[in-house]
Amino acid sequence: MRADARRNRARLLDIAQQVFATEGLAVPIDEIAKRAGVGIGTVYRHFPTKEALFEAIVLDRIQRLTDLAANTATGDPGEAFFTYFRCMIEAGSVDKALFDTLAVSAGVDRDAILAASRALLTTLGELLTRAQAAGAVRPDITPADLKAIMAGALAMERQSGGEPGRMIDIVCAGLRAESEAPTRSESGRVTPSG
Amino acid sequence: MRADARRNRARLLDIAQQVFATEGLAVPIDEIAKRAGVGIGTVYRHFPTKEALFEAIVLDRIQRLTDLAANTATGDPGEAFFTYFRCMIEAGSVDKALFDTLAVSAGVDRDAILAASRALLTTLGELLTRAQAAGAVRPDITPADLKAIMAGALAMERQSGGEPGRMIDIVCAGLRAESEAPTRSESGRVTPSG
Amino acid sequence: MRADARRNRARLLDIAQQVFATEGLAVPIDEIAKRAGVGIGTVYRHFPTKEALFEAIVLDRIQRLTDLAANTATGDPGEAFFTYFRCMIEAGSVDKALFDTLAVSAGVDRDAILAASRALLTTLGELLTRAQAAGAVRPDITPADLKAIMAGALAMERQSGGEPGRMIDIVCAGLRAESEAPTRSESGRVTPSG
Amino acid sequence: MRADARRNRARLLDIAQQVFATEGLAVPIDEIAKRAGVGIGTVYRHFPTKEALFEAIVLDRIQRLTDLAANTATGDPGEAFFTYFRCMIEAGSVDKALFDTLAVSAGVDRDAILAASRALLTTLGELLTRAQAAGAVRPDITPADLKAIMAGALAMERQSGGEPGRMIDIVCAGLRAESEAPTRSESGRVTPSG
DNA sequence: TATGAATGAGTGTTCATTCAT
DNA sequence: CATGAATGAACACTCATTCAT
Repeated sequence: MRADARRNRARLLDIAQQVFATEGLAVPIDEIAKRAGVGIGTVYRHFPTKEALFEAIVLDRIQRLTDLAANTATGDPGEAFFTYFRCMIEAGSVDKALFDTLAVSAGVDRDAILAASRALLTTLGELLTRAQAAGAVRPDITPADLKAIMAGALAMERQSGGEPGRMIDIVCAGLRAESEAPTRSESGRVTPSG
Repeated sequence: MRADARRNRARLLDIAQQVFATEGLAVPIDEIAKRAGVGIGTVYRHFPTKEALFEAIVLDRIQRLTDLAANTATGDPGEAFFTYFRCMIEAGSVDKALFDTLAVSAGVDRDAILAASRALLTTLGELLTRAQAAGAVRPDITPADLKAIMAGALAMERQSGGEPGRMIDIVCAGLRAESEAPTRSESGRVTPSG
Repeated sequence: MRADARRNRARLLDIAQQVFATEGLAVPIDEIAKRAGVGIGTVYRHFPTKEALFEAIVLDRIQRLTDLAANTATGDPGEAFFTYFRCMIEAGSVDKALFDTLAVSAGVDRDAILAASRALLTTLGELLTRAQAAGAVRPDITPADLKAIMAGALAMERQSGGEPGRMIDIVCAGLRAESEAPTRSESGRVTPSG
Repeated sequence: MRADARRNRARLLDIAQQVFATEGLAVPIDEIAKRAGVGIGTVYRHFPTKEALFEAIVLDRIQRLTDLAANTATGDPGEAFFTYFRCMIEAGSVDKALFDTLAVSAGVDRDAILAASRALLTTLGELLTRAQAAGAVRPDITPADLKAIMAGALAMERQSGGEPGRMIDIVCAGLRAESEAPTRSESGRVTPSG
């Protein structure tokens, strides 16, 4: 691949990343091309469809997060887990596209992303298991829960206009806490269709 | 209003509710009309724009939730708060449209919805304050935090494929817990743009 | 026909007349119905299509003008013709719908209108012939020209923001004038497509 | 701009010119595109809205006429004015769109068109003033009257099925004539609403 | 290889007309 | 008879994608 082609590809990923993160997936490809200073054709040379571009972005993000997870090694297993959890949420909370991916558009089924996603959750699951072994996280949480928990924490941070991190604190507290017999009401449900 | 018109309007709200909740806002109006068994024109007779239809749905949901909140009266303030919190999340977790409203498309600015939203949060805020006075909820949570917390809990429930309510438990535990000095790392951040 | 039905029909003609005259033919039937204070169905009971409503209006106008022409009897033939010509243009110049009919939408082909139109032009033609016999109008004008001349005078009056009647004066002067050998250029044409 | 793009744009202007001139502004954009042999999108690439397309046509026409006016230089001021007047009307009389603009849809308010229109009337006004100074046109006509007079002459020519130019003769004669005290009747008016 | 012109299916919305109440 | 709810063809416009230059 020629040097300028590689540069274009990187620049496109970068710009599209920002634009999608800020304004969501509805932004037209023409806009991405214009902001990146290239022609529409160039976008399609590097990414065969708009979805492919978006998936490339997501893949990139997931891989960064995985790398971070792998490198998060502290003496204390609990601290390792919570530190990493915090970093991920803080990273995602300013990124509408990543958020959409994790929390909303559960419809991205590309193999590469699924594999990367699994790898991320595996790594994260190890941090979790070790933290649980050390008694820092309540034992009934499973690695499979992590995706949902992350999505929720992300949503909290995005919604919260207040100081960053406060919402994460609440979730972390919930993860740490002893599992009590919850107050559960089976009556008075609201059914969605009324 | 004529009987059939009222029937059509109700049916449209219902169908659109389901369709938007399941497949998101991208579904064409034609599709809504077809599934409701009416012509396109009928949709537009009742709701002047697609956005108006969506807003009518949201308004309907918020008002139901507010009614529920007002009627949630138990002896124990903590139980009242948590019971209601649970109900709301469970109601919303099967509703993509409501979720979108609360969590994602923060862009619905119509007065009626803002007013209804404020009313809901006011009612909920009262439940919260009483629960805090009774020592059932950690004191540093403010009524303004509730929206974000709800959005997060909703996201968790939506993502979680497991037994309903487990994710809510985690959040509730986090709300109950003593606020500890959190494990906070200022290093090792992941910046969104890499 | 019941009294209220007759009243509704008359009222509809009146309102539609005004609305079309003021705002042109693009106004929806719903609007006409609303302004007339009746339901849409009532409009369609009296006039089977929108075009039929419009044609009824035009017919009404043409007949009024014909009646006026028939009653315009003065001693002097020239005065009779010019007086009537003036009246017609002044009437039409404040009526966008009539103007559209005569000047623009030459596409109204209904028999009743054609007949009425012919009758009007016949009557007018007689005034013209008599005026020409009296030497008050140049002899090369034919009754068939009258429609075009009227349309032109109407257009002038509509466009002219100035004092009413001045444009009519110019046309009348042109009708009175001796036909001179006109200054005619066969070169320097502008072709429409450039 | 690429060669094929320029060709397409020119062809579109040409076709739309003809179609609008023949059938009026109600023709759908799809039809224009089909007749021009291009896709709908191509129309919108060159003209962002239907109105913009129409305005481009009108602008084109006005500029042609202005160029013609500027180049109309004859020794005799009266001949210059009448020659040009004739040319303009003959050009416009086969053009429904231009006619609509000048005579009917006075609602085109775009700056470019207003400016071009003013330029045209200025040039024409100079021809008029010179012709009046030479005694070839009656003195009470003002440059501001010209638009209405042109619109009227256009309407006459459009309506007249006979030999081209006869209607123009009448108007020219009216412009030339001494202003006499007109035969004026203040009685016997026809009011528009009957 | 990069460009951006061309394409056309798809979408929200309007409005003349029909018909159940 | 009057009403206005229902209908759906028609239209302006968008945007992902292809392909000539």
